[in-house]
Amino acid sequence: MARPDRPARVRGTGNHILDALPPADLARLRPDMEEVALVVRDVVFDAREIITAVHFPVSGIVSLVTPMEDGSIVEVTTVGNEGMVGVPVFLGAQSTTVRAISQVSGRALRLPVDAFLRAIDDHSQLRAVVQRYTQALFTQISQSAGCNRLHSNEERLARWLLMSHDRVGADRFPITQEFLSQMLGVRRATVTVSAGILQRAGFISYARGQVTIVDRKGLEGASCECYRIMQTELVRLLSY
Amino acid sequence: MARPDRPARVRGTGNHILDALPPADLARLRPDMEEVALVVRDVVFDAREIITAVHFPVSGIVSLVTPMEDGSIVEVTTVGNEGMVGVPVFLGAQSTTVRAISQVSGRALRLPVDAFLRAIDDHSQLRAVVQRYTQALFTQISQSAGCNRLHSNEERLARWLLMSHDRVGADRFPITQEFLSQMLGVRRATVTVSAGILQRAGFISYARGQVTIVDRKGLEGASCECYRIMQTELVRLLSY
DNA sequence: CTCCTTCCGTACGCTACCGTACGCATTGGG
DNA sequence: CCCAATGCGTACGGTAGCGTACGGAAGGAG
Repeated sequence: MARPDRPARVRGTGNHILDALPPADLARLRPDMEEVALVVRDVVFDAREIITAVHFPVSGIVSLVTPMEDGSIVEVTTVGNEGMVGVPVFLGAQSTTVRAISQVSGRALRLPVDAFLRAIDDHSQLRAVVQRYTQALFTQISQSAGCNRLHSNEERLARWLLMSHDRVGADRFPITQEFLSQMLGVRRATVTVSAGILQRAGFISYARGQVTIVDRKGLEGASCECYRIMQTELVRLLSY
Repeated sequence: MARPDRPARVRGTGNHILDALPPADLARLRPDMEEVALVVRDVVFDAREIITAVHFPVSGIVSLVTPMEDGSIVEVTTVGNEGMVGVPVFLGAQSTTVRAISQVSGRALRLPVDAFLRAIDDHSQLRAVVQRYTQALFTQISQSAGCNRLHSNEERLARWLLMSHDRVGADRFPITQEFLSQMLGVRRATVTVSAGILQRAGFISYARGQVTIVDRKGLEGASCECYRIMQTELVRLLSY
């Protein structure tokens, strides 16, 4: 299972959803969009908070997490430049129960909700693509739900690293074990142990908040099937 | 957190989505719909299989589960007469990675995919309601993903019983511990232990595949917050 | 250069749940 | 009426990950 090719950006925004639009449609959206920076730990929207804009990442990673009453959180899926942050708006909701938090710093195109909803009405192509991305998100979250229950910490860590690798498009990216532990819903110390195993196996190297993917194939072998399933379904649904 | 009132059916099908439609819209759908029985263990649709019809349950429970390569499964959410089985079709997909399996026998109205898609195009009200149900499903699955990771077997069992209680509309319903163990992603013996605790606490009684909800309030106290969150969000989104 | 913060490695007792297995009670079919 | 199948209770050793804690190394700020 190879990671999706990352074609040279001959044109476009860098976000796969936007770049799937006819150039004329995209041009009409442009005036309403603003490019913003998403700095690590930024909360794009919080649970039960009115969502004012949707975001199309062009770089970096945003995590969708379920916050619990005791303050703990668990990631349900990640969004990179393949997707969109704010799908609940597409489904007619003003808020949701999940939090969207920037996990790896990057940039995104911000589109206010009213402009987005108008665009959805006007551009059938955009509607179709977002619809299929929504379905991909469904797959990812459903698979996560099972994965969280059945698979070991080490497998899930490998999966997380692979998904992030796909989305950041670089072999080295910043992520602390403390953050990772929150995403995976385990102790920080457990991440240290699992990451140590992957590191000693020669798949990754870890140092002071920077992880480097050394042997991607090896990492794929260490991951559970869930990575492959999510990735395959994403490519299948978004092969515009 | 009271369970939603179950108003006497003065009219309608018994399925909340269909009954939220203007009578004229529903009347036009009727010729295309067929009432079918869903017997326990029936697979309504399987992972990676073309979905040929959507189903609107009027009684019984359908579970959406994520099947893993080793044959194990985990429930990601349940669907009763508040919802619809086949949301991926609404999102433009022909298949998905989850399996829909009947968990408590009942009846459903079956609508072929092409008729459903036509209806979605023609009836904006149906589109709006299904859209919001889709959002509710999102909430449920996301919450499940976190719950599966963070909460104890006993809490999750209580949550499952409460959700099912809401959907079957009866204090007593059939469910074996073997099935429950698959839904919760644990051993059958673990279910026995947890169910035993709930039983000795006087919240439920269990005998040969029949569970009886004895003390609903007590069960709510034994459940994690996830039941309340899912239920609140469902009511909020579907309070037509 | 020093101090303080961040980040990571490790350790230890503990708990929940696992895999497996056995036995018993109830139920339905021949 | 008997037997097989189904469903549940229980037991026991094993283990993954927990809560907590301590220490050390790297880096940034003054």
